[in-house]
Amino acid sequence: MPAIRTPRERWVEQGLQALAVGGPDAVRVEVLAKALGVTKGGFYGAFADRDALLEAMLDSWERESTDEVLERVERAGGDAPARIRRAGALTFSSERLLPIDLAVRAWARRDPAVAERLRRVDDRRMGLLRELIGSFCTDPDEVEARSLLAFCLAIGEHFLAAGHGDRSRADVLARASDLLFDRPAAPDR
Amino acid sequence: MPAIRTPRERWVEQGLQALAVGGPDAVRVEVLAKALGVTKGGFYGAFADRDALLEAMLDSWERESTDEVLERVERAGGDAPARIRRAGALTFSSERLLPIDLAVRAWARRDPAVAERLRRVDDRRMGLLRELIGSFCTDPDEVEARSLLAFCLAIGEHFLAAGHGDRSRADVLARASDLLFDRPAAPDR
DNA sequence: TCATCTCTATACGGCGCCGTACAAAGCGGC
DNA sequence: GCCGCTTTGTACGGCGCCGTATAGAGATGA
Repeated sequence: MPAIRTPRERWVEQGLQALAVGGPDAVRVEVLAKALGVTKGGFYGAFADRDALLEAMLDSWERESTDEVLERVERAGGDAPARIRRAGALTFSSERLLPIDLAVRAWARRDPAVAERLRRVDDRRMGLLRELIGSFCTDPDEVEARSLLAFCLAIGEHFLAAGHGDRSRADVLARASDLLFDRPAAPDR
Repeated sequence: MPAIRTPRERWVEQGLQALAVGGPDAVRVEVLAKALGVTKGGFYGAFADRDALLEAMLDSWERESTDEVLERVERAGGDAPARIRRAGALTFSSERLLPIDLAVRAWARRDPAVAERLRRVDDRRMGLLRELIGSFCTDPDEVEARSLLAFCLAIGEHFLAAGHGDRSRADVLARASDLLFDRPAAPDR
């Protein structure tokens, strides 16, 4: 039984890199093969066709974005806010996960199956945000609104091209985070 | 001199529709021709090649997203907040402009020339947001943070798949907008 | 009506990619 | 060292698309 030189995970990994850079249309079997230094000969032993690779890529991304992140967070410990902040950082500061995440979001807008996967992932992340914000904000409607704002800030930031004059994007982001996370809930209005 | 059955604008318009639905990779000359009920024969009389169409599409989008919106806003009149809200509504509630806008954002992540166009457009929009929020919020750093939050909310909302339990997305959005637009600036903390 | 000029339909060559078929090559067990 | 197995390289047919060439159609003006 000879060694598998190019197992499924290598195709999946290379496919995710291509997805991150060029979107789903950039995931081409022959292009991935060239990048891996092989030909597509072995691909069709590991996958039925290109669609099977796309499915496997999404499986891998979904697992890595939820279970693995949560597992690492639990191992690291800390109180609830620290854990939740760490979960956000693992996802949205990752050189690896972030570009894939953004590509999947754009993809989901034109593929309902992708949209449903994204919904599963986002629901879990939104649950964490509610938990974090609910720890200092009592009005449930405002918790939901702040959670949405925080999530949109984390995602939308990467789709915005505007500058901020003298300020750096990082500075403005920090101030915006303060508004969402560190300020007491509003009194009745 | 025979009538031009398929002038440049028709190709541009059909291209923008394809872009909105399937991203830049879905803008195929022969596909557009079929959608227009012609063949690609006339295309290469109006455009040098496919890239020229993409350029023209971006030109059209950029003009429509800035000058035309602002012109319509000025015509409608109203006070400053009303005009600025109308500008946002024209852009982000438009059945036509919104999907194109989102597609351009995803596109800009992998094409620097598109990113620069998007930056020009976003800078103008961000300027309007600063003006609106600056009318009731005095701290310039907070104005910038709130503007970024508002912009990210308007964009990011469409890239988020999470649900909100019993609430509708529209309800949560309304509450989030209140937090950004209708609440007095925070006292010192 | 007819000539003419412009736009469009059709046909073509080329390219990149998909998926299949088969041959070649490499590793395990003997 | 050899056999048999699985994986990989190579070759192929097909498809969709790009861009070009050329012939045809349709409107305009005499």
